[in-house]
Amino acid sequence: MSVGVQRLRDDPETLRRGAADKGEDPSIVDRAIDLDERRRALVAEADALKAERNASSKRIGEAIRGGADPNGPEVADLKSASTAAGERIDAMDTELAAIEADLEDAMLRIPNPADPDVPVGGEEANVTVRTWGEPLPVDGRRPHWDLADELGLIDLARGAKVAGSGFPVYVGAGSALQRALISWFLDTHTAENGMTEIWPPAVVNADSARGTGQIPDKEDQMYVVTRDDLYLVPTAEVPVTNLHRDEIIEADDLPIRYAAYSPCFRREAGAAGRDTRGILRVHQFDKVEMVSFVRPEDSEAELEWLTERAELLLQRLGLAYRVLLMATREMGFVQARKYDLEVWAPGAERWLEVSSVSNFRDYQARRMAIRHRAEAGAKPELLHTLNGSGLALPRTMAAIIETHQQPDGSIAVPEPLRPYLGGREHIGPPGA
RNA sequence: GGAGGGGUGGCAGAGUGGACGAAUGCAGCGGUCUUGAAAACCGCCGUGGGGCAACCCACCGUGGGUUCGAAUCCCACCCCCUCCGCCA
Repeated sequence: MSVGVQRLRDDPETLRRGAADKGEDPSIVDRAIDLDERRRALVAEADALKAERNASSKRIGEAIRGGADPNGPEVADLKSASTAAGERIDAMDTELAAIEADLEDAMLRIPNPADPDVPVGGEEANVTVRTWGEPLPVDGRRPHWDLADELGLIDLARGAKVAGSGFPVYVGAGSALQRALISWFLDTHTAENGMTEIWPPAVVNADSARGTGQIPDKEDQMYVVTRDDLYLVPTAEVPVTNLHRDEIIEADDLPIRYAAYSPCFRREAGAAGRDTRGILRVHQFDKVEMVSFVRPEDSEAELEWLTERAELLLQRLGLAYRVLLMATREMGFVQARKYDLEVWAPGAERWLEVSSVSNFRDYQARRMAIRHRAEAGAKPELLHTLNGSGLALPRTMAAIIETHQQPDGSIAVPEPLRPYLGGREHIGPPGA
């Protein structure tokens, strides 16, 4: 399940092209088609045998109730027919189970095709949809790793000692700034955007990890607690979207919108070098995530709305940013359409991704069996899920530090955060 | 961690080997009645899979087992509740 066997049968070409566009092997589609056909043939055969066995069992019951000796020859004959069918059924069920396991695995490896208007290609094909604010010139501006160290906001060395490289320690005003950002984000999402606040578990089980598509596709990116068979969450998307796994939601209750803070754990295997300076790429970071469950016809509008909710936060923080429509090979396995919000960091001299807003259409919903009734009494149908960061903390913090740095080495606190910092308008300068 | 109780349709809740895919109630849908609504009454009403269809198959927490036949008996695991222990 993921793209659904119905679509596999009806429109395999879109699935093949979708896989190829995302840089995946399209032959998985044909493997799935083959398994589906074999499965159907076997199911038909096994079901016929089961019907036969059910009928004989029923006859045995009737015979005994009708006065036949349960241990007599008449009943023994009936039993042997049923037993013989049972043996063949067992053999077929074993084969069927193997084929179904293979089919499920193949289906899980077929990516969600991108929407038709998504540009095909890699990074070079991304489209800048819009920009906001003036990217500050880089001259004289210092990178956040210098400033944060000098102001005592972030202690990377001790984080490395205590846990490892990529586990930053936030200190003093640095820690307070984290709290301020989280609180302000959540307050905005609840009071202004009407979302329900969620504080989710930081670990999930395998069913949940599979539901949102972390496994089998991105298993290497997650920290696994093997002793208890749990996964540290790479984003609140995983526990929050799984909140409604295996549920049928009444249409009147849609849309459901959540805002959730969680720590995020990512192994970032293979990542190293220039992009990892300071807190640009770390193993543990904090993020507020927005998650929506909507009627299928509403998901396109919801994607735009969520993107705007994230943009508004950046605007109020006074950070210049751009919105990118991500190309097929940049968007990952499960998304149908994705916008990235990149904020300008004048000290690090680059654009930093601080939010990723995605429409999964029915792909995650199918994996998780999240359905809704379009109207009372109607058949349950899959709904659409979406999510977007609002926002990820470390890079937002880096951009704040670099954008709002003052000539004296202090940092001006953006206006919306001041109430959360006891009215403070500046952090630093050192010795002040 | 230990002892006991329990997990059944959207919800509540019966069902201890064959007539049970499952009583009953509530909710929902359609209808009668009514100016309209309510009440009352009648009918329908789980999910998934296979098949053009008739129809068939599977599912009573999960996975095994016993049996001709399992919601029902046996085993393991998971989850919930109560009590005890431990503990931020």
